[in-house]
Amino acid sequence: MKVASVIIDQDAKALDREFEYLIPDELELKEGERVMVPFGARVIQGFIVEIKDNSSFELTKLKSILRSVDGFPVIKKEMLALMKYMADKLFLKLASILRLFLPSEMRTGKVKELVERYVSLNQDVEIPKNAKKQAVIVEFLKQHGKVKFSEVSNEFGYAPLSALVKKGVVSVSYEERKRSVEFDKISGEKKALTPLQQRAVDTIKENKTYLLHGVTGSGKTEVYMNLIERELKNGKTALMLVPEISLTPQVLANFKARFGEEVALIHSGLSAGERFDEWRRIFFGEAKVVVGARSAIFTPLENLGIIIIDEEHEQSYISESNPRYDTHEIAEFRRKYNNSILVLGSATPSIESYAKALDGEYTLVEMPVRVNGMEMPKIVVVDMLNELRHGNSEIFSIPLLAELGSVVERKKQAMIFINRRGFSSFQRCRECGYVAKCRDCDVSLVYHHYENKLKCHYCGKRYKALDICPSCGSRNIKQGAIGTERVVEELKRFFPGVAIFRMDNDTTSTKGAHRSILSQFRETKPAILVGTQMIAKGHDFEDVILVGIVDADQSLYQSDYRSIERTFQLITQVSGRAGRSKDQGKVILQTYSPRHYVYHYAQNYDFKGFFKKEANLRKVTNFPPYTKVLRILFSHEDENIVAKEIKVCYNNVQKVKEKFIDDFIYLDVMKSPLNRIKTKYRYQILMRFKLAHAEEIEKELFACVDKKAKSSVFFEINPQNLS
DNA sequence: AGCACGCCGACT
DNA sequence: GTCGGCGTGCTC
Repeated sequence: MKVASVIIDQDAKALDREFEYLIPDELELKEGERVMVPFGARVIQGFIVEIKDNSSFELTKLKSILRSVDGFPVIKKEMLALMKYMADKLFLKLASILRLFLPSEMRTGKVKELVERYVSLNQDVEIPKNAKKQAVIVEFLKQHGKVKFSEVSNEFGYAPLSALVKKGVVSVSYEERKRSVEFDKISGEKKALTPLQQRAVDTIKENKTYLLHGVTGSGKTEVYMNLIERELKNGKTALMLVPEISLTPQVLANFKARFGEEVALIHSGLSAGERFDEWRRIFFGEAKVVVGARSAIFTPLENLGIIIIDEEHEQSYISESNPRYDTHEIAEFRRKYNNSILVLGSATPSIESYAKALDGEYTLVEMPVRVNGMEMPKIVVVDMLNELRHGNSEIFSIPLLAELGSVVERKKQAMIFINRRGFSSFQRCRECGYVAKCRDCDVSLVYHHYENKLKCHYCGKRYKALDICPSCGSRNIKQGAIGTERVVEELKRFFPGVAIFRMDNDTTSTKGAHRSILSQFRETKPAILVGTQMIAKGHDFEDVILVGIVDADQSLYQSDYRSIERTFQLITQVSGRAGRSKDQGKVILQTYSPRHYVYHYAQNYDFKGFFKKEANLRKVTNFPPYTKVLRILFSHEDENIVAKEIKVCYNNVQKVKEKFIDDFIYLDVMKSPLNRIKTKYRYQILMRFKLAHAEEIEKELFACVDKKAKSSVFFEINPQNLS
């Protein structure tokens, strides 16, 4: 009898291994199949990851698999290999990896295929003379063939129809209906490629990784479309990833228009049922092009010809919540497995990717010119300290107000970018310095003016806004740094009567809100759109001639080695929004550190200069991409347990450090800056080491964690933030 | 994760 | 005496 290695579908450390089962002779099971197995006292779901002839376990103690869930392997061979790769490299639980490969709807079993009932004529027999309605139905079916059950029963009545079914005159069949995904209808006309675009398309053809560095407006999307088209012609499939934030209706419509039914769209706006249907269309090979956000990298496309990661520098490609993974790494695996092409595209590549391109690990393809030949908008850097010295303590500088005034006068549009939602960052007592904090998380609460509530941005809990300081009783409460809401309020004061729209996490949480804000803005002139990151992406508004960046420094002074890089990317991207009109656009960038080099390079749109400077800084200060930063995070409700357990781990890590003493640059253990999130205490081991033996070191680090530890343990390589 | 087993306190 | 608290340990 055959033996199957099964991974139990439970996200628990103790179960994170293979369990063996006998395959009964009457069951024909394959690797990758979902099965029900007896486990302890219950019956639960698992995945067959391997089928073998013998067992490492006592044969007499093996239980038998009960049944298959789907009747076919839902996890394809490539994904099984990917699972092993991820488990090996990323310190993730096997079950949590497998869950990434299936739409969550399949696990909960809540969403089923939409099945519709049809009726058709089975045998032509004599209908009794008194059954007039039955005769009508028979006649109707004679003419129309197969018709929906509901249609017939609504038209002619349920009773006569079911009588016919009972007699066997009419037969019933079930057919599955796919929920159709809604999209804007536009024409899919192909634009002629510029010589530069054509050159890019011709260059990108091998089983390699290409970094496509094209300035904003250089027409990267058209290049992607042509590449995809070529792969389809060769009988291959294509996967294109886009940051969630730029999966706008327009982008989706573009792809639908170009590739029609062959394209499947995966984005957060889909309902559970829609997502499930799209997944199945991909699984069974009906969809040949997939456009989606990060998680779409796991879609089971076969015969993959090309993978495209647009805006490759976006941090959203690195999953921050569990399971943590970097999309680039997964894409690299799939590229090699499928012998396909991988394209990373960006106007502002990440330092890491660009360094790889210069090293020859990636092939660099450049598109340095805009399609329409227009110049990038002029960026004016305004020194806010100077404003202060001249008696202006407002949020807006004199130049920004003047430009806004001119926009209003000319009935044009402006965008104001501010990287923080809410009204202000926090409320603080001016007398005693008290700041309201979340009871479950170790963070200050953010004041939301509209609801007049304090919100925790980590766990979402709401609290009453402060009017009296709970610590000293003073009524002198002050707002901290400003957010989108506050900017809107201020703008209303300066420009009464002018339409002002706000777009951030709070105003776009309902389905379709995103789209409706944008279309309202598009139709209103003059108008000002205030927003977070969300407005920085791919919206082309002809009449936007001004972009204001209220506090550019906000992303600059985060204690994170990537904050400067992020600031550069953000400025370049936001500025691109003012560059779509016929008049040259303008960008007003407000900062308290106008002499910082990031502003100098951003102002001149000098990516290469910036890269050189920044890469050099990383090299001399020993930061990625020239080293690796690794954090091991422990969390548990009981602070004593976390502290004790991380100590044990830290002692082991120190032995690894001694072994690789020349590689280690830094190692320490500490409370996390956010010591408590959602009632759990957090401690971390932080380290930095050279790349030479990185893989060996990581392997040994995995072994430092006691499998029996009660705390949740996370490994993060080059984490985006260390809070 | 979830369930059984087991070893102590407070009850009909 | 027993019912049930949840700490500990196991699940092929």
